[in-house]
Amino acid sequence: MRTEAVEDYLKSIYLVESEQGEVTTVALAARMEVSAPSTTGMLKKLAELKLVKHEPYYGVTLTPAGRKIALEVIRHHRLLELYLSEALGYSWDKVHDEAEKLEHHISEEFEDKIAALLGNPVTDPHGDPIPAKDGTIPPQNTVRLSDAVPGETVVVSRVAAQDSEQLNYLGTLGVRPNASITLVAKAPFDGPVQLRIKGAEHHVGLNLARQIFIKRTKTKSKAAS
Amino acid sequence: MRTEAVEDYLKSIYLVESEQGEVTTVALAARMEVSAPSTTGMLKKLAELKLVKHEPYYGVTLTPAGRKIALEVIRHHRLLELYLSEALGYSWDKVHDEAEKLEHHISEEFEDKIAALLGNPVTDPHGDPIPAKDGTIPPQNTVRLSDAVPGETVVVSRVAAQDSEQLNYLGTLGVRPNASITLVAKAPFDGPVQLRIKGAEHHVGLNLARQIFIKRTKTKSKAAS
DNA sequence: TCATTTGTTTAGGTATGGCTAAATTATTAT
DNA sequence: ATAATAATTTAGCCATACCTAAACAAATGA
Repeated sequence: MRTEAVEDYLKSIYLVESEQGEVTTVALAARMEVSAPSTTGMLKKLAELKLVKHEPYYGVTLTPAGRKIALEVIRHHRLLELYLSEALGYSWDKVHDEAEKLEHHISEEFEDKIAALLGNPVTDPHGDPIPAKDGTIPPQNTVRLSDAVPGETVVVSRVAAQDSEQLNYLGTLGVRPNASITLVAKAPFDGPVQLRIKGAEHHVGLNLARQIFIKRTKTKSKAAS
Repeated sequence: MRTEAVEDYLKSIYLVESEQGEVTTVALAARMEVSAPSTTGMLKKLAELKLVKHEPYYGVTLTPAGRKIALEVIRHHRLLELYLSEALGYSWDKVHDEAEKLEHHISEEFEDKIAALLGNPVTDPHGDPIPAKDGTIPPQNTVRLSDAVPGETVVVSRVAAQDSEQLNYLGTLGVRPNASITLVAKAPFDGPVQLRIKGAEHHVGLNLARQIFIKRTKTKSKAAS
């Protein structure tokens, strides 16, 4: 059965795999905010449903059927985030929680209607790619702001911070997708980074900077040679 | 706990009471599409939560707390119906099912935003009144089309048909809130009614006609005397 | 190598919200 | 008034999805 819990686990498996490369029981349990035994139990169930392959004591991987569901849910989530932002005027630090609840309950008609209204968008308000209906995902090809070089001017591609307060803070700094940022300096010993955004300078902690993904201004390395 | 099931039961209790005056276990079970014992079980639970008063073997009534929740859910439902219709272009025979799922999952912020966007409306696409946030409901003061007098020209106030196909059919006839209808004739022996809508005549079965609520064209009986 | 730590699973239990079958209460008809 | 019928509740059971405590497996360090 495709219950809400099943959808949530599949989505989390997909996301943990994207971020960490492998999906352990504990990592999944942490993401789901659930105990490890609960996760084991659900993994057994998902394996019976042929939605994941579960090698006990090793990791989990999604089957094609499982990946399909995960991507559908993620598509719902990100379309909803954008819709809430564009059509209802939600601030970008509020869209996640609302989308998290609605993603399991909208029909395909609803999905199609908001996608059409939004002009079949490919990214959500945080810059996360929206999977297409056929399961394709636009490639990212981005780098963490923390890995940029001082002096470099870059364009924000994605803000991966989850926390509402962090997002709100970054929003006030002007850090949002498509914003242009100059990395002025990086303090040593994993210190903060110094940014210039629209003329104003800010110091941002490394953990936050790592959550900001950027595109280098194009034809840099090649053209400069 | 305010679970989805709790909300659904409270809503159904409210609606059955509006329509039938009293709420029996069997009527409620039928409305919920659930067995009678399941209903008994839930009523016990709702009584413990102080949301209903349940006299075993007699009926159920909502407490103020229960009525408050019921009205909140109904407000969500009807606001969503109107929003789906107005903002997303849903046809009126599709809005119910979608709203039925979403009504439990939207936040108060979502509710407020769509209400504001719609201009704080007082009726949904079927003409059902939308409870205000304070629990007030605009008075109805309507009559069934089946009770109108031949020759009378009336305005449709509410179309209470639930079924998608019935709604779709009535839509094609032009029977929708605010439409003007002349009752041409009523066949005897509970036969169909003959209607004129925008010049075209139609014969509508009595059961369907009973689902159409109308307002008499104003100052009729008084002004005529 | 062996012991400890860490990760994972098993065992056993809880709450929610359904179900059927059987018992009970109320209503209706004779 | 009593018997039959209809409505309602009780008893006992199922699935989902969570939990803690305990057992077990794998990785790590002495």
